Amino acid sequence: MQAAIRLLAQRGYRGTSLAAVAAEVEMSQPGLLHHFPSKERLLLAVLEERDREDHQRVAGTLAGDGIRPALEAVVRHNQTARELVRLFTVLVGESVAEGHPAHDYFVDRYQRIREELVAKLRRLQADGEVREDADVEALAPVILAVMDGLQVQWLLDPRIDMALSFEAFTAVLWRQLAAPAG
Amino acid sequence: MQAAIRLLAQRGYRGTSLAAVAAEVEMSQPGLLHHFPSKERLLLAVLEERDREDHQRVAGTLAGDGIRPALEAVVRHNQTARELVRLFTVLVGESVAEGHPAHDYFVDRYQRIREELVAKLRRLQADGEVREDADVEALAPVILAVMDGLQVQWLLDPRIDMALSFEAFTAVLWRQLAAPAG
DNA sequence: GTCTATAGAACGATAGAC
DNA sequence: GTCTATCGTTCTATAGAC
Repeated sequence: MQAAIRLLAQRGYRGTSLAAVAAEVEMSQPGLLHHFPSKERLLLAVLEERDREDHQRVAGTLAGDGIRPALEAVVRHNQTARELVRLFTVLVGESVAEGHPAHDYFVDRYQRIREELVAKLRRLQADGEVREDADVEALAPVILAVMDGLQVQWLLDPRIDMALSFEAFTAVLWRQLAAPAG
Repeated sequence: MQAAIRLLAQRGYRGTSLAAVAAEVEMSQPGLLHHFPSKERLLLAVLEERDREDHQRVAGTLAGDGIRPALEAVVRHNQTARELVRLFTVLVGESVAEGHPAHDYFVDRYQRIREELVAKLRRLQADGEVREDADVEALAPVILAVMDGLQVQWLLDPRIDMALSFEAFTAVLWRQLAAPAG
């Protein structure tokens, strides 16, 4: 499974062969297909595995600190996990094509995360920590977009400082969200 | 070439066969390879073609209006060009892997666009339209990230309103950039 | 400039022995 | 549970006729 993650991150789903994954764990290709009934199921197993681990890690920070520190912590953590970031970036790009095995997975994933983010921002509005007239439905996709987009640029050029840029963004955004009026 | 764009956008580089492109223009696959010496060269030809057209279109808006209206116009235009947006999103995702035929192309492309954006923001600082203490080096990647990241979400779910979200972002950013102090 | 034919390799998946 | 063998397909690219 670790081997599959590494190879999928390097070459994507279409560029990764079952034989290559099998070789990485010193097994034959039919041997690998004994544990996963098809290449597509292997991909989905990898995605679910990653989601489970990530969700556990993030949930802790989110409960303890606020939403902004939690988001910044995710970006800082991602900067130490280049391989996993590449895994998701490569697979999301591929899956934008309809009919891709992970298409529905990512559609659901983004929708879920956006809804969670909107719900959290709404709660801050109710608590008076965020201005009532802030358009949280429009801004939630922006927050996710910044995280994803910075990952692309960072993968293409490691000199990009994701955490620095993201915190410049959150500073601008939160100063706005918390401002008293127009 | 139009056929190549359509298929590359739908299936990416690895998922697109020369035979499929050839069939789209009712030609044999070796016939296609008469015009492009290899599949890789076909990909690069498509990218250069797209870049040339896009650059012309954007240059006009950028010269006439300011930088913010130009950026917003690009996003609005992209929302009417789903196929081209998908082309770049799919190929960028794939090219994040080293050794991909378009890897160097996108590395150079992002670096160039970031530099242009930083230069333009610096000029606004010199003109007193943007605060001197704004960290334009950190914010330039954020602006590109928002555009790219919104495209991904929009491709996965067409109900996402890229223009609306992007303008919510620029509104927040510019109110900050133009603010008199602290 | 376009074709047919084909080389040469890689792929996912299955069959069946052990 | 892991293997060897192999089927059937698909792919890029080349050779060579017209």
